[in-house]
Amino acid sequence: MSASILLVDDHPIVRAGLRSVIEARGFTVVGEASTGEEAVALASSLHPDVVLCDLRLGAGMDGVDTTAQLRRMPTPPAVVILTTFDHDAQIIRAIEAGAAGYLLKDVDNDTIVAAISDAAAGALVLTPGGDSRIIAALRAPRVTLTDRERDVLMLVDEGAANKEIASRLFISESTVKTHVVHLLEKLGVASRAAAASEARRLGLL
Amino acid sequence: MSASILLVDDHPIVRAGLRSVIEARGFTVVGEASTGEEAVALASSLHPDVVLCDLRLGAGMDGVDTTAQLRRMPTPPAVVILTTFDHDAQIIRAIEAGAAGYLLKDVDNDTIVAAISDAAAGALVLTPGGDSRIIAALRAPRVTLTDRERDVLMLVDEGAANKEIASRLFISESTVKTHVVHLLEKLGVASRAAAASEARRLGLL
DNA sequence: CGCCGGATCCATCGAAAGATCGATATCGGC
DNA sequence: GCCGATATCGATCTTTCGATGGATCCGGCG
Repeated sequence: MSASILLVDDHPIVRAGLRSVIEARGFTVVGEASTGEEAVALASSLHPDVVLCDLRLGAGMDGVDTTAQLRRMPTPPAVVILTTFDHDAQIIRAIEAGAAGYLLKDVDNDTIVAAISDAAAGALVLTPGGDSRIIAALRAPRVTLTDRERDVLMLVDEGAANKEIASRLFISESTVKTHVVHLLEKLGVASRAAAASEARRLGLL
Repeated sequence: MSASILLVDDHPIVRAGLRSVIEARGFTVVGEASTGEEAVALASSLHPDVVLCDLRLGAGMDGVDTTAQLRRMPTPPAVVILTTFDHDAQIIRAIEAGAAGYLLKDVDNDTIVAAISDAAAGALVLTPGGDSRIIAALRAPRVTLTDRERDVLMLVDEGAANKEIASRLFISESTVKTHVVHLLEKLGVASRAAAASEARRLGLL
């Protein structure tokens, strides 16, 4: 059973690579899209069995939004997310949005094809060794910052000292320190330098 | 004149895409490498006319290092850098290391092929609209970090304390402080937290 | 109502960071 | 050989961080 596939990636080269690899294995690529909007439009007319979708799609809708819309269709395709970065927090959101799984772009070509077969059959797809990371991420207490903590975080990222943050937010330096401590706890880091880095990694900035 | 080409990218899919696009236009791909080390080894035995090299290559040598080594060969190939991020500071370093130019990965397939022709003919290659960015980058007060400063910067970004950085780099805490001071001066910031943020903004991390 | 958990606020104090002096050693180029 | 850039190390001093403990306010909830 040869599944029909729609490719979604903002890089023409990547689409060409996926197409050549997939078609060499006897699958059928029914279309290509470079944006999320285009992907949704094409999917509703082409009715692919599987959509291979990059997580980051330049401007406009990202892979998560695209997945959500695709899964709301009458006969939704299986969506497999492609991504370069393993630690991307968005992966979790994509799974929650209904993705059948995700693949790292540095995996072997055969793994990609195998993943398409699995996804077409309705199975969950995970990059080798990725399942444990998903579980860890789902288990990890979600990082939710209060409004005030977010205010402080942005200024910390600018490199502002506690005293400066205090005057800009019209609170005392002591209060700033408390917020910073809470930020460090929530982000699981030990210093403000790491906090800025970690927050960026988690997509909080 | 069909140029011989060596592909260097840590993602098999990208290599497959480049190969299919390039071979469809009558050029010859003589080899593929997934790391910089592999690229240098293959280039010295295959003597390609053009090397298409990704700027970021996972662990080990990056595109800049690889370019430098390739250009030191007896009959050096023309090196064209591929990159996802336009604002990447490394692009400048790659050009300095002897790259014939760079291409953004989101360019059209025809542009890639045209770039290969140009590079094989010894011409400078730039992504559309990229020349002005190069000029701007060269004109802007350059932030060039030494190797050691880069080492320290990476650990600062992790949130490591000076003492920890010292033990991990096998130097004294005093030396670490010296490097940190230089980093703050070069990056034009006042704290290590801001240094990490600024370095990321400039594409130095 | 009373209690509790959260968000926000504040004070104190030891540890770390950053500024400011200093110094020696190496390496490449003029 | 001299000079500039880099890398290394040391000492002192002031400022800032981060940890800890405690305070207030406020919106549920039994």
